[in-house]
Amino acid sequence: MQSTDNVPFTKEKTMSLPVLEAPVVPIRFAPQQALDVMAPVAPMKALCSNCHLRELCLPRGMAGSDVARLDSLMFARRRVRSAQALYHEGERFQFVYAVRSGTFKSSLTLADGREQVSSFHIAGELMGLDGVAQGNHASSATALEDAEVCAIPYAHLTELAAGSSGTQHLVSRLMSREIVREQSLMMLLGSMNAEERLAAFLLNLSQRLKARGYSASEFHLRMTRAEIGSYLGMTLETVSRTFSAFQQQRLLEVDKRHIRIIDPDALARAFEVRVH
Amino acid sequence: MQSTDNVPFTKEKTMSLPVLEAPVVPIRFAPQQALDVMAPVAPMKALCSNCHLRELCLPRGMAGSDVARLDSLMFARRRVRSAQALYHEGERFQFVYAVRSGTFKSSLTLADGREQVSSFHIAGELMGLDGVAQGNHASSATALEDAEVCAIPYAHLTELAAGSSGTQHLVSRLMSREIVREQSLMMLLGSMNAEERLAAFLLNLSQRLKARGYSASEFHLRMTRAEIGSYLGMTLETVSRTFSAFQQQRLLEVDKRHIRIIDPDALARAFEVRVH
DNA sequence: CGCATCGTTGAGTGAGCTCAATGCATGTGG
DNA sequence: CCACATGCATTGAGCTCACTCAACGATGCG
Repeated sequence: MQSTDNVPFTKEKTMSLPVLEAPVVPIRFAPQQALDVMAPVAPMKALCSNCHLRELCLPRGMAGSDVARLDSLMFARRRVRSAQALYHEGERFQFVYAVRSGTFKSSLTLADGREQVSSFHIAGELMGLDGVAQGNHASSATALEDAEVCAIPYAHLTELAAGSSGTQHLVSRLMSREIVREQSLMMLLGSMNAEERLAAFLLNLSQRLKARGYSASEFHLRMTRAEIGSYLGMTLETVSRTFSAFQQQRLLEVDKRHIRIIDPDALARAFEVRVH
Repeated sequence: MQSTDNVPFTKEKTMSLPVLEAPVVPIRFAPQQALDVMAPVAPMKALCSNCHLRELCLPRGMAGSDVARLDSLMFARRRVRSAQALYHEGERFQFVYAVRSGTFKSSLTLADGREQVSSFHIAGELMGLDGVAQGNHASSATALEDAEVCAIPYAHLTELAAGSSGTQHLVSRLMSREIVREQSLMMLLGSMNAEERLAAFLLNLSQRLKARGYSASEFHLRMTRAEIGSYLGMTLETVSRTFSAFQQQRLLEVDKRHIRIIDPDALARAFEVRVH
């Protein structure tokens, strides 16, 4: 495993060590590598104002003047390889990350070593806000495919918020949204059966993909059955069986990780009814 | 038994409403009512700086100057009767509430009308932060016994935060803490069995009570078996049976809602081990 | 007193777990 | 290029934990 260089580093990068990023090299496969070499990985800063994700991501609903301020922070971009961790549970919290491309999972390690997945993140979504509480990340974030993020120095964000009530509210709202999101997941875990859980998961993912311009009815799962199961509180076998059941009911077409939703309404009914 | 009064109450006694506390009596019925009528429910403002909960509540870890600023806001205090709602799911979000005394549950109503409890709150804990996201409360808060809260106008809090990075960080940290708390609950719901869940619940409650100066080993539950079950993702019958099982294993003594933890270590092992 | 709420306990059942075998795809080393 | 190992997904068989349904006692309230 030469996961050598990668992860556990980088947080410094603000401005100091662009060097570190240059020879991003290996990690797993060839194809992306080639691209990597070509890319001018030097500074690699991103501007929110002309980012294609601006309507979904951090600047969502911000006034133009506030977005301009965000721009002034020039968030560093960072590549993350499939299976590579962006940050680890317990690591010092410095950055909040916005997903530019790719998919991540957030997870905790239980006392017995098993992994508990607490969320999946796709483009335009934020990760790391759970680190604010303790100053350390409460969970790890791992890329499920090659990905790219904006690293947002939390200290800069709060500085900016101090001078702009718009930004301040935004940060608060983002955190609150996270609380609400987790509440609904708790509801799911506390009171739904396997079919309802998987249906809820698929429809949620479908909507998020749709909001990003992808097909709501056909997509490729980035996560394994075990990861889905961990997230939904069931075993990978039950996930697999439930996929098969949905296919037999003609709600889905499933081919490994490729999913086509045939009957979204029936799928929605699967957990909306919830009577008995 | 009649372990009636004991533990769970009393915290108030500071200076404010000795009235309320004098006849520490029961908890549910008539007597308290009478008191209410007598109480001058008019202004009833509270100062954080000399609140006996200041080390646990909002001002926790704040600089003295910031606490002084909090004082200037003079939060209104509000009484809430047992079974009465402090706010309802969907209601416009204006206040964050700090529990002064008593116990609350936060809950959501599911599509089929059943209730899902998402948390319990005791003295010094904050409620309502989930309303920031949408501007409406995402859950309802209901008193499980006669209680008193400080109503903290969220708008004032953010104003104050705008001028004080200490306050700003505090609010952020509080919200983040909520995120972390819910993550661990998700872990619980996603990967623990009935005994582990109940053990985790009891130990958590025990610690929170201890932090407030109450006995960690003996306390009175304010919630029904059904509410515990909803919170922990199991039926009330299973909660009841699990209590009985713990009693047979000599980990607890249970008399209805009165709990005595006999063997906290064994109880902790019940879910810390978690190795299959 | 009668009704409602709460808690306990029993009996039976079933959803989802564990364990296990198999297939497929991909990567690796001889 | 083949042999083999590894990771992921599917499916079956059997079991068990927690659920449902039900009866019952205790407590408190109108």
